[in-house]
Amino acid sequence: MSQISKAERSPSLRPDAPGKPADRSSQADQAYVQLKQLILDGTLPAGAQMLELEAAARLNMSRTPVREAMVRLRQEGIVEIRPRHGMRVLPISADDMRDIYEIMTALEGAAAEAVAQRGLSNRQISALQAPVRDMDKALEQEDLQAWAAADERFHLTLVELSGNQRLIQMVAQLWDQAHRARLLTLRLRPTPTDSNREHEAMVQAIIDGKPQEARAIHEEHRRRAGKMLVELLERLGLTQI
Amino acid sequence: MSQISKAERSPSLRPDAPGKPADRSSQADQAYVQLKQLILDGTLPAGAQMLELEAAARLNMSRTPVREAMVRLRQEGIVEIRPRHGMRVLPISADDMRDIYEIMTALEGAAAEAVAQRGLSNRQISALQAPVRDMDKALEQEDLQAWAAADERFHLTLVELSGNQRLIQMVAQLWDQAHRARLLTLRLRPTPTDSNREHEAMVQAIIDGKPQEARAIHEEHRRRAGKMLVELLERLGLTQI
DNA sequence: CGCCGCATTAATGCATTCATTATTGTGCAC
DNA sequence: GTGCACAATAATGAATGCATTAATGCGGCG
Repeated sequence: MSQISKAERSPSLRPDAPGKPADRSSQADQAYVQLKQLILDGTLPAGAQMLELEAAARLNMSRTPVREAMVRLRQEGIVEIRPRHGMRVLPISADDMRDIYEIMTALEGAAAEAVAQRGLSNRQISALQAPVRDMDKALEQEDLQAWAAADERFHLTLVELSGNQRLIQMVAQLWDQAHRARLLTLRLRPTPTDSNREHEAMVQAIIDGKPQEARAIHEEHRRRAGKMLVELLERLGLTQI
Repeated sequence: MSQISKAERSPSLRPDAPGKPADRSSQADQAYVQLKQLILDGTLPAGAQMLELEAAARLNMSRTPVREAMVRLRQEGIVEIRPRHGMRVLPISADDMRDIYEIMTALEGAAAEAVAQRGLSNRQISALQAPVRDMDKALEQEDLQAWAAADERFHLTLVELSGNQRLIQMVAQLWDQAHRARLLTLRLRPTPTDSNREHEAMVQAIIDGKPQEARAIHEEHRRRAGKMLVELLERLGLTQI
């Protein structure tokens, strides 16, 4: 019944055994990271349930840190906790995506405006342009996976350049929530050619120091992409993404 | 050393003793609500620290539910947890307020636009107008406390009318973070007469079904208020709000 | 044959215990 | 008198124990 073997249970003999280089983070943190990973990579799909004890066994720890991790995931809107059924991965509906994109549009638009207002160093401009190039390359090679990754990097970079920590956090959280739905629709949506052009135009507006324009372009970009995704999801009629 | 008396420890004899009508929520929930209360009402000011054990004793429960509550408060950005010093109430700086208002501006602006787009029932319009009237009344009576309460109600109502649950959550969280700073500046700032006029104008734009205008007015309102508060805080040079 | 009530089981919420480790305080060397 | 080594202390992170209670399954009744 005990979750871990005696040997593993005593991590005290040596602070850092050769084979285990990194044990800096708490078990609760590890549980959080690993459970989140399982959800984001689709191992735990929408609607999947996992009891505290199951998770504890799987992660080789006691219920206590697992519990803490679940509380965190709940507060991030990724799972819900139902008293006798453990945590349950929340499905994303078309309506959810509509809401998420509405917020993303507002937040990223504000970020674009702020960044254009403040201006960027050459290094920062590169950080923003690199993902755009990667997206072009990915499209040429028809590597949707790579395109999605670069797209995400572009958006997160933009937001990070705003320097607003809270905004960064919030946007990241929304990306996580929308993650599975994006993956699903990746293959079903039309090839995102205009996306890249819109990104370029937005970066240019930022470089030119035109806050209103940067914001307008980005909002339009988001609105379009959001509308497309929502309609796609509605057409599919999926409720368990 | 035991936190609670034997008698209190057995809640099983009767499910609901006459004197204790409401015990539906878990201890963890209660801990969360009460700790948050203590912070928002200023009993625990910025920088205040509280050990798990202290909180547990104060709330008459064990460390376990207290811990869970602290994790939640941390994720809400209200406290930080420092390994050997318990939780610490996060101070709000002028920079923090700048960031918070930047996000509020974007989110509430989006809410205003969405609401104006969709249109409102008469009942909903009343829900939005009532706080504006309350704010006028409060100003006449020079009751700043009441004004602030009505102001908050107005803004939260607007956001609620958007129907976007995530947006509602996020804005509420930002209000909580900014709460103490708002209270502090309430007496120091100029009388918020224009605020009320701006609110009226915004409601009118919503009623008239002018999304762009509603949003523009609201954003301008927020930007102004934010700028004023941030400058006030900077002038005061306070770092422990 | 289907439904209701009760015993059984299992999952949870919380309390408690335990080991680890940062922090504090003390005494000694300088 | 000052600073450091080290012991004592305290707080935490995690595991475990325990009581409560929802879910499940079963037997009897309609």
